[in-house]
Amino acid sequence: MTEVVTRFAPSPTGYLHIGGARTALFNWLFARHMGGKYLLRIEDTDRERSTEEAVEAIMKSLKWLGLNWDGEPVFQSQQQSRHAEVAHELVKQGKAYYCYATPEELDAMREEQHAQGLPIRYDGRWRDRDPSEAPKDIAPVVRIKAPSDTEGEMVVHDLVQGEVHVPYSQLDDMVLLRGDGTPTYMLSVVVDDHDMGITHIVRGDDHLTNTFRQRVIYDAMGWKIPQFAHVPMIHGTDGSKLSKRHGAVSAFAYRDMGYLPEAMRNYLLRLGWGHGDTEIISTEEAIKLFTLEDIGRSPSRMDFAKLAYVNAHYMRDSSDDTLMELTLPFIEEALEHKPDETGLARFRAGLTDLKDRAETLAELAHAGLFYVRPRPLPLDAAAAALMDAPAQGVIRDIHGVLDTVKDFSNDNIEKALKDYAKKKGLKLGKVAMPLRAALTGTTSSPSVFHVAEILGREETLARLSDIARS
RNA sequence: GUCCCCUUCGUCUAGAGGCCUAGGACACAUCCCUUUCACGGAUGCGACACGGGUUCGAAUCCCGUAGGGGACGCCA
Repeated sequence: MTEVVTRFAPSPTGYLHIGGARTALFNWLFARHMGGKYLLRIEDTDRERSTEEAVEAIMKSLKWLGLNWDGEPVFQSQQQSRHAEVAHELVKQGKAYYCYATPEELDAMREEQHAQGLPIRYDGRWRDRDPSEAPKDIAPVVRIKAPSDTEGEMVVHDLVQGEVHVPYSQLDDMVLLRGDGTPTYMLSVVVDDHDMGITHIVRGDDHLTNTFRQRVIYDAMGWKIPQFAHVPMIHGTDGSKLSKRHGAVSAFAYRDMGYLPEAMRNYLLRLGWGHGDTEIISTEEAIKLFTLEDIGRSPSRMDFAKLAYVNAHYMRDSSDDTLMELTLPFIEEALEHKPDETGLARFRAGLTDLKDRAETLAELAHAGLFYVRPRPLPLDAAAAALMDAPAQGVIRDIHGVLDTVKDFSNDNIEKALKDYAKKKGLKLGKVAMPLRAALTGTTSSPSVFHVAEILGREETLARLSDIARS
């Protein structure tokens, strides 16, 4: 058995789309599962729309997702002479021919077919004409001869879609080489996949019908046909094709919102692929379990709530050190300046409590922002509303109480405040909430006792004083 | 217009003729835990697109219908 080789082949006309990310993931997982190779090919033959920035963005996105490719990326534009060579070889063998029809002529032909309700196909008008009839002033294209047996059908065994049959009558003599001698996409893909030794083509199912056209080229060249797996596309929450109005489409958007690559991998894997009831699947596990046959055949919709849930899982799963490093940029962004060392140390100390109340790194940064914010802390609306006269009194009282706590630890602080509440006949909430407001500026946070411990006596008392004065 | 693909809870899915009064997860609701918010635990809500067959028996097989998606370029 030969080694499995897969490829991801984006055209660099923009950022990496989330659907593309999943296609890349499936290619990567399958190659890793089979102990094979996963290659990257940049399909930049459209010189008008391809940009250097897009190439950069796609590569950076793939790296962020941890989908590193084997070897050097192949740039399709650099293989053009090889593609042309194949086309000329086919002409020589009589399997392709020159067509002198003008674009205007073809437009007219299609219009006519449309009007008559016929399939829109090139009618082969130059297929059997003698070259001597060729007009001198037209640069011809090269067309491949589709099967002339119009009765039969072509069958493709797709690992995801199963057996797909298409009547030969649906195929026409497609263009291999343009008038200017450059290869078309259909030709380039087939030649590159062959030359790169691709054994399994895993791509979006918008290419399913292209497969039949590409088969004609494989057959003409006598090349071995690779295995195909056409994976359904990802749709937006409303079931229509995913677009900008659905929110995040680019892989970078997810990075910037604070999603973890491992969470993206898990979520994207489960979107359209299942393994029993298992939901949380680590990348190592996924490599062991992944099969192309288990990819679903129906398109899936993005579910941001589930992504958030999966992300929350992986955040809790991360070590505090890793998480701190990942969260730092989000803290800086939320704070709008660099936090000081003390604040950062406090944030780090509070991370264990913080991390199970955030679903993204951005939320995590916000949840712990009170650790790094300089005094005096602004109160949010709910916290301000809570600061009524009795609460103000509690603040003044507990300033005194906490001042006398010798070892400023969670347990001692808790005991002191519980004693105070009991003495005053107050429910603990009546004491803890004002304290929380003073220390965090909000009405929700991890244990206030622990927050106080992390802030330390001096900072805790200072924040209480800030409130008492206002 | 022609051809191809798809259709199980709101969403992602399990399900390969009897294990299905259809399972899990997210979301939602209620309760428990609790100093708040979360986390965690428990319970609930909720689907085989529709219509015909085949069969003792169908979510699973067959045929239609409807709806959705895709392809039909000298774009990729």
